[in-house]
Amino acid sequence: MRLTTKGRYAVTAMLDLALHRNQGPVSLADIAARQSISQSYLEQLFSKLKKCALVKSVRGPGGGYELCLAAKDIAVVDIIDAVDEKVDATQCQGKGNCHDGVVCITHHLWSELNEEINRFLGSVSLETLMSRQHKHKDAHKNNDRQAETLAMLNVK
Amino acid sequence: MRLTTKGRYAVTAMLDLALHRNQGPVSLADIAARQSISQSYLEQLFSKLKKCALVKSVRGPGGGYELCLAAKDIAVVDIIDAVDEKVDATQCQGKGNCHDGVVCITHHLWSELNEEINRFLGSVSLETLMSRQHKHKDAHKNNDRQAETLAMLNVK
DNA sequence: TATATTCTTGACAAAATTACTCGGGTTTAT
DNA sequence: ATAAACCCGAGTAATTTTGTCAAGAATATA
Repeated sequence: MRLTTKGRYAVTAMLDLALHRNQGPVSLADIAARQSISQSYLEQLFSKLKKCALVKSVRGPGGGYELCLAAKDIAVVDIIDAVDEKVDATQCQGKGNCHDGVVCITHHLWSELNEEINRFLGSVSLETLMSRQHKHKDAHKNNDRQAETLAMLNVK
Repeated sequence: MRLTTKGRYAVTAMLDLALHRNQGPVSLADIAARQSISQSYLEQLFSKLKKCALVKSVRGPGGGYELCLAAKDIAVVDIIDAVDEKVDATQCQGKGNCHDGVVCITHHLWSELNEEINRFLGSVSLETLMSRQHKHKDAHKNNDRQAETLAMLNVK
């Protein structure tokens, strides 16, 4: 899992999908317009989301994408994992950095951080985000703090 | 804060410093050799660590770097913040993505994730890592899981 | 059937970032 | 004086991100 704009775009698009699911299939053109994301870029993302069975597609006029599962059954971590493909990290194995144990300890640190992030992002579903969206409507505050957040996570 | 190799290098180097602090100043050449990190790259990192008053330098032969504080008073988050300078994120402000509230909700999500990560990395000090290092000595297991962790965090 | 809409796919490219290298300097113990 | 070490800024190669572009396939509708 990586934390980049790609993942943010994917979560935003999936949330858009969830919020408009009563209107039938949602086209990428609509999402692109509403969320200010390049449609071609969305196509790439949804190709991966479809491969991971998070969305299904309907072709032809009036078509678009729909969620495969209920909003409460799709966690944020699932979305991010789907678009940010995992790579094989060959830190300890290939280069043999763990010769004196020191590096391995920092690895353990990152491992725990990994678990923390997964636990948190696994605890938030699309439904969670939807209910918050309702609750916080017309409450556009704390933007500064949110901006700092994005900077922190290298999300542009 | 960003989570990249730079931060991992910095934490590893600082831990190396802490583990050898009884030998007087530790030279970057030593750290570079022990941890397999480019010395020139370490120079850049330590320049920032010094600016943030995490380490102090001793010039001349026999010189090197020392921790400014006790190992228990240096948290991992301090180290990562020191080397990965914050940028001004202009997500909500400049582009006006928050027009319909949807994007703002995902921002709130990232904000909470931010807090989770900060809380965790703030709870781990160099002393914590040192004691674990001692505890786990000669127990080089779970490398697979650790490798996956690094991949997740985009740490190469 | 013709047409427009929409998904599908792959190749390519610009931009940004990371992870360094390099070449000099300055300080200081011996 | 010399060498060991920190100091500093410019440049650069590699990688990743973030797209663009073009062509094609499926399908609802007229």
